[in-house]
Amino acid sequence: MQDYPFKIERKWQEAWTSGKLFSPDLVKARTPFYNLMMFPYPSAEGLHVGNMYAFTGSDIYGRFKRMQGFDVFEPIGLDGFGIHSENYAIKVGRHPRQQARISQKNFYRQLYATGNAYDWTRTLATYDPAYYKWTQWIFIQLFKKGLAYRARAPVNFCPFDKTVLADEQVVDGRCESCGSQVEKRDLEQWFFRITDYAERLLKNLEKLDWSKRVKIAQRQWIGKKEGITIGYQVAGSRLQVGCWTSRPDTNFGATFVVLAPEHELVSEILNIKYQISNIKLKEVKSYVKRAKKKTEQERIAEGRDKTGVFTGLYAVNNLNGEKLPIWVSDFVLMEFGTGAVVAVPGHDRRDFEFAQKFGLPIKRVVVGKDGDDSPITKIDQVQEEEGTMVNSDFLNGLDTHKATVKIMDYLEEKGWGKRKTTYHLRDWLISRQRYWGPPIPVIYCVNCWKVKSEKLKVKSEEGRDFAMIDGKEHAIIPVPEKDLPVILPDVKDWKPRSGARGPLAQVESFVKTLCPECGTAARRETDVSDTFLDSAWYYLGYLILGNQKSKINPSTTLRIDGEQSRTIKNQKFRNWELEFRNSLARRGQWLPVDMYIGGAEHSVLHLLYSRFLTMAFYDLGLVSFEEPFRKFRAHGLLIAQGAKMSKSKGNIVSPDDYIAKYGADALRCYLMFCGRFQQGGDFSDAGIAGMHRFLKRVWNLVIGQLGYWAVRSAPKNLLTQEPISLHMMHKTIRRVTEDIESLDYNTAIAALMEWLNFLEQKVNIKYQISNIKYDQKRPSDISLEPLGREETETYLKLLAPFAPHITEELWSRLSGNWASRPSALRLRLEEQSGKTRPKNLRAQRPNDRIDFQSIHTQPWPKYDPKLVESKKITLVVQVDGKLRDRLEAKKGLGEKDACKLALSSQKIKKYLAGANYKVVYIKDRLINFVLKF
RNA sequence: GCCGUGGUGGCGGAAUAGGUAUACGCGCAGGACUUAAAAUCCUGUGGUCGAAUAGACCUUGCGGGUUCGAGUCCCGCCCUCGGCACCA
Repeated sequence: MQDYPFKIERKWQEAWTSGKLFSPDLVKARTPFYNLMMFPYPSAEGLHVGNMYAFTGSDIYGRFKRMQGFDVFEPIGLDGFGIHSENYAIKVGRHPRQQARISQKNFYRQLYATGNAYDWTRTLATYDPAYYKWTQWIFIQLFKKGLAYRARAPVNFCPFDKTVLADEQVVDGRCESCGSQVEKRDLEQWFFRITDYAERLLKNLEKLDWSKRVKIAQRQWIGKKEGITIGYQVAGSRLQVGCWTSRPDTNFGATFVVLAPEHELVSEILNIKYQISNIKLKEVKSYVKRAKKKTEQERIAEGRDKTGVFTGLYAVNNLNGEKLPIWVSDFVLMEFGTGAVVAVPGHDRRDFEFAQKFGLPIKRVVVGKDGDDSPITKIDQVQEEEGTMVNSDFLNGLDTHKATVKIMDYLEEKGWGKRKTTYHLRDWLISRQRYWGPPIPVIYCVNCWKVKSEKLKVKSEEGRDFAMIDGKEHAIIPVPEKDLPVILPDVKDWKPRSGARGPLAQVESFVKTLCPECGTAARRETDVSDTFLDSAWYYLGYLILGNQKSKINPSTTLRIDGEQSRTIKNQKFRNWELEFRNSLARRGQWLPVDMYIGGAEHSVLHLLYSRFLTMAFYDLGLVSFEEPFRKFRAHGLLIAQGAKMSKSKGNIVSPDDYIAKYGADALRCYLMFCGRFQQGGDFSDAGIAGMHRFLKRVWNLVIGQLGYWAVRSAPKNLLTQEPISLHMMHKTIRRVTEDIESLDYNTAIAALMEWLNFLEQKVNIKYQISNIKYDQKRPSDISLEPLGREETETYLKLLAPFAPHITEELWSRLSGNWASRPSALRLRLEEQSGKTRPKNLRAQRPNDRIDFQSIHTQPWPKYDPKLVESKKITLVVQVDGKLRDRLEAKKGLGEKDACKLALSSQKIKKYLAGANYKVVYIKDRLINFVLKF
């Protein structure tokens, strides 16, 4: 066997790109199919096989759809802005912009070498000003719509790195990079009001064709819960405290109330003098102070161990007039519900732990399945499940669900409570005190606020439409659209720095500006936006930015920030909104995305943010659909050495060496063969040689067949004829078609291997029986031809999405277009047939023309259901459910005939001799003789 | 703790309207070719007993159940990996 020349891969990659085979006309395409893959962070050393695994899986689907007749748009880009990339730049000691240039080149080189059918004329990168101009424009649209707002919020702060950290960078309360304990700091931040969309985000999930696990994760993250806020009078005062609960049925079991340390009632208690002793006051004060200062690390170290302090005040339970002592404890979170909890220690483990520690009473009001109705004294007795109400006045005897409804009705009727749905989902904090991101396009103006507040005479209720900077109130003025983009300045001192502001705050030329409204001195926002904002809309970006001039070389299609700023600046002002709308109007046929594939790790954040933004666009009238991705499938994880690939584990595998050694086709197929795509797989390089062998066998089979035809001229019979060959072909077409559709690539490849085994055997047999040699005459019996033309073509087509290069090469040779360079075939032919040089294989000029007939645009083979079924079956014969024999049989046998056949078997006769039996017959499958019945 | 995955030969993994368990590949063993090696090709390969290509028994994480028949369905556990987690 000879090695197939996988060096042909480069040639075809270039032919595809220069021929624009994979660059559909975005305006005129008639059957658009938007096949999108989550674009990568180019932050690490380069692409690893885990990335390639995901991209290849997406590409195969796209290629399959193309052959099914769709105009497939499969774009690629880089999610290069943001903390990941910046941290990598810090690590290697390069400026992020410089690093981006290196990463970009490297990533595109690697992606190009994988042979994916990307539209290289429409790449994008989030750090390109032409891209982030839109990110900023989107921010402004949301701001104008009231969906972006400023508020004080606690952020993670690392005292060693002196920088603000994103939640993702805090691992077990410690800084991801240096390991120091993270502190919380209260700072003014920008938020997106995603919570306004909680209900829609939840409801729309039902309609989406998405991986089930992702839908579940989102549902859980949104965390909708029905409940009621119950008001409690604070004894001896006019104050009220509202406690939200989802279990009002247990309210007769309430024995105390707990406030979060940040709860407003706590500061009221501290500021206004109630009848609390000074000692008590001090106690509360110091507890609150300690609790607020507590680091994440300390909280975790404490675990579930409860701390708290009694305020000396009582809340009155309207239901029974009982006085509930009011405590303060940090196990109650201000961000959830009302920040105050009515504790039912008998039916909530946390409340129980607290009650036990501080000696508070515990009441049983529910009896569960176990029937235990004794007093609750041990944690294991805490009854959180459903059950029957006891000790609860008018609720007694009801089950918990009915009791919940009844008491809610009652509380509302009395005016003591109000039904309220809460969500786990929080507003999206989008500002980062970092450098490597799109500057938030906002200007702060003291003068404007002065004018405005005088006009209004009153400050706004929320106090949110001004920004507090250096103790001064500033009006928030969005950057006028004509001034977009706000270019990220080239800064030497770009590393994260101490204090509340990011590196941009040090750049005077950036900060100082004039107010676009009143013209007085003003300052720019110095925070940049979250990477997730960049990636939340990029699926539109490919269409909007798609009118750039196409450039072929993938490493130069992109402009890096800074290099491009001049060009952008020189552009004439355009009406961005009009451009946005026009782009989508002309290319809107591609939307929403038809197939989106990506990692399950983005189940919640990216996919939720993207959905939110799309809904906001819909409400703004910018798009005509609410959901960005019609179909989403999460791919599995590629494991190496028993663990997920990561830098820290040191098990990163780069595709480069494998591509150099075996070719991209072999690696693609091998990756897809590792396991079910949606489940992941185990990468070990031991098996890749096997895949290489498989492709070599395909190569040699087809080349051998070409040789046969070359000597004997083209076959007369184009169709495959023998029944068994037909059956194998149609069966395989069906299996591969169905498996690709369901992304079960591993079994699709297995089916192709099985067919190959069959074809090779057939060829061997035919050569044997006909004793064909190249220098002999063609046998008169055409059916002795090793392979049929149709068979050969079908094989290549089915393999094409997996191994696009080798199949393209063989396809081109099959269509007589192959002779552009000395090939194995020609050498072999000359060797074998002496001087013979077949006329239909006359050497042609090198041919890389655009209009070559690519296999990747050939129609996908169809199968005939009749031929998929075999005419013969194996009848399994069981006795008492145990396999005893297998018999060849015709299809469609009736029970009587099957019985007769089975009884003719000696083996079976032996078992049935002299016994009574019952027969269970499953047509075309098995017959079971049951003796014991 | 909660939610979600998955548990099948030496290894990666096939097989679910309940019906031939271990497809396909890797590895391994033997053979052919070769001066030799590599490559390639052929044969074999779940386990135990057995001379056997006779036959029997066992086998899909563990324990029960339903069924003529269970990897697949039901009940009760154990473990892996992933995500969330003091969310009232």
